[in-house]
Amino acid sequence: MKSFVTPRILRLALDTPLDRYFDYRWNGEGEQPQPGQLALVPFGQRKVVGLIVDVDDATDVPADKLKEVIAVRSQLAPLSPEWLALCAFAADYYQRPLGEVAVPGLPKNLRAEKTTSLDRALKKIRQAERGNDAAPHAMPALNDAQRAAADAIAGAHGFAPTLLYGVTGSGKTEVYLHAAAQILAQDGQGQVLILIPEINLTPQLESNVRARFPGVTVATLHSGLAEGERMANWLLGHLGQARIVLGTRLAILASLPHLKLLIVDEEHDPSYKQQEGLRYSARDLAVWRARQLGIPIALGSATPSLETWHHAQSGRYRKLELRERAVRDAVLPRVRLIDMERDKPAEGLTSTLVSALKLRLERGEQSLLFLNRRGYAPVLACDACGWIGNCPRCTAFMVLHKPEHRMRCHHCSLEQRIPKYCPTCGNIDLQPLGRGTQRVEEGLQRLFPQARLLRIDADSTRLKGSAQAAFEAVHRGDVDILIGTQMVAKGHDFRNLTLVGVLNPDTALFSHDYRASERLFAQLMQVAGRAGRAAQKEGGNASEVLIQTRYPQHPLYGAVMAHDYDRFAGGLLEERAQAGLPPFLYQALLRAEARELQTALDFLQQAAECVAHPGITINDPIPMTMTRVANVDRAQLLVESASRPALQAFLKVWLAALRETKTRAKWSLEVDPVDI
DNA sequence: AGCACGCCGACT
DNA sequence: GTCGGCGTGCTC
Repeated sequence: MKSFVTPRILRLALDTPLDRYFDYRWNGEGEQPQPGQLALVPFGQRKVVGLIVDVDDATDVPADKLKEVIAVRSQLAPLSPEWLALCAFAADYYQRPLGEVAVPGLPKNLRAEKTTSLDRALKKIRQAERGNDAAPHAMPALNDAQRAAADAIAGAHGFAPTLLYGVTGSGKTEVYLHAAAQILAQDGQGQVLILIPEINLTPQLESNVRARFPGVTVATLHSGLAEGERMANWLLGHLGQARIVLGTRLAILASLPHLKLLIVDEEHDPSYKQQEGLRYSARDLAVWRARQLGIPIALGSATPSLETWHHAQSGRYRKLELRERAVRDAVLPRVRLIDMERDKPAEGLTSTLVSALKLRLERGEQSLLFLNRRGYAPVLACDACGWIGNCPRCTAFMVLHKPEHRMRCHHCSLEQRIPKYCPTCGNIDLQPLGRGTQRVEEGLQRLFPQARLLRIDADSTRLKGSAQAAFEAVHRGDVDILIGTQMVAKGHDFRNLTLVGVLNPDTALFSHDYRASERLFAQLMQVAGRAGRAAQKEGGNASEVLIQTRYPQHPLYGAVMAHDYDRFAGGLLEERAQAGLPPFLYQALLRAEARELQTALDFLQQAAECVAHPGITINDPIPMTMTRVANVDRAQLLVESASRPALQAFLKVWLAALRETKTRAKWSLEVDPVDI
């Protein structure tokens, strides 16, 4: 009988790049530790908290190396085998050690040496008697399509991935909430996880959800939370008290023992992809998690990612469509193109757009100008000698920020004073080229001195809470014209906004990144959706979207005008199939950086040759488009395969070989890279 | 990744 | 004379 043997060896996954587990002796006092629990152990010169993955009575580690466990966090219920399996899958798929996936996702206080804050948080939760009355209050009536969608999502048995495809304003959120209500009613313990792309959108949805489910504990998880709140919310999920969890991508790794429904809102959104460290896709992990648990998952979007669209077309995902805007009489905004070759812009604005703005001001309606470029001007140049203000540390221009009186590099954050004269020829007449949001704002001040302008971008909302305040000002009607970057494109529902102007979207049309047009389309549809969300007014003031372009014939704009994502996506998928690109091909990207570009390229060349690779295409190492950032040169190597399992198998062997390579370059691997 | 040890350059 | 640069070695 196993129970006669006292297990003495705990096998831990630790947050370190070393791809192995670490064994520790356990002195055997108290309850026996189990996999899924956390333990504090000595590691090198420090003490760290790791995850127990196994309990054994023997080890290969020599006795003189084996150290003793300091403490097991026995006050915390073990993380479930399903949660461990999710982390193990992510670790395996993204080629990282388990500890690097599982441990950093836990709240910091849980990983602290002292348990005071854990104990305090646990005590507080036990004291607070939380209601779990799942009866929702004041659920607005749904239209037929919404009702059918909510029933189909919540009524599914087992793993049922669903694409909820509906234009902005078609009421996808209501569908999520009704589906969630059904799940909560069906299962007295069931939990629902709702992922959203951005922190900015959490307060809005959170108050919505809390109002709708007054007796239900709702937890939020995003990177803006203070450590204490983070811990409290995480525990609510882990202990099963939170029945609804709202969060950004990091919430996909939350411990939710009774998870019964997953929702990924705006599933195409690039922010679901983590862009540093473990570069995971929260959307992809969500689908995996739903399959593992055998529960339904809804992926919502007006402009689904091509991956999701492809799955929906092939029948792997069920597609539910919401065709109508849910607000009665609200119509889709009319999209018009302004040919900038005919209507030459002044101050970046064509006369057509200026007239449209004037009309809104007269009517007391709001307008939004969308320009995805912050700062005053992206370049400062000297006409006399051709000097251009480059960043001394990056392959990039210094961006002119006029209100701050600075030149700023958007890649390494270097700041300089604005030069008064040309550093090479002494010319005092330096020219700002191009325009960003600040310059557009300045132009508007001259054109419409009486209008109330508000600029919303990363610079104007640097202070905590200022973004929220800015959006509230727009909602209150304190703003006539809003100028913003992509920050304003998402989620916010401005009732009195009837004009959206898009200033220079053309650059994305001819980008070398084949995903640029997909992103542009999504962005245009999304920003267009900010207009005309309220019911159409008497007198027929339909909302309007004006796009200034030099390429009015481009098919992308044709599809935007027709609100025809189907046709656009169909065309793109066909191109991708022919060109052999994702989603018909699987990719991984090896990046390397070093002080000398050659060091990075040499490493990649060596990597390209070090392992046999049948069925895998290894491309040539190339310097990245923006080669130098903060005085470090970067290069990359793309590997591709038509078979995901073949790619995965190759990566496993390859990474093992790369870890043995001696190089001065710093390198990392990204599976399913998004910008190449 | 951290963190320590270790051996050569410009400063209180 | 020391503070500190980053090379290299190790983590149960």
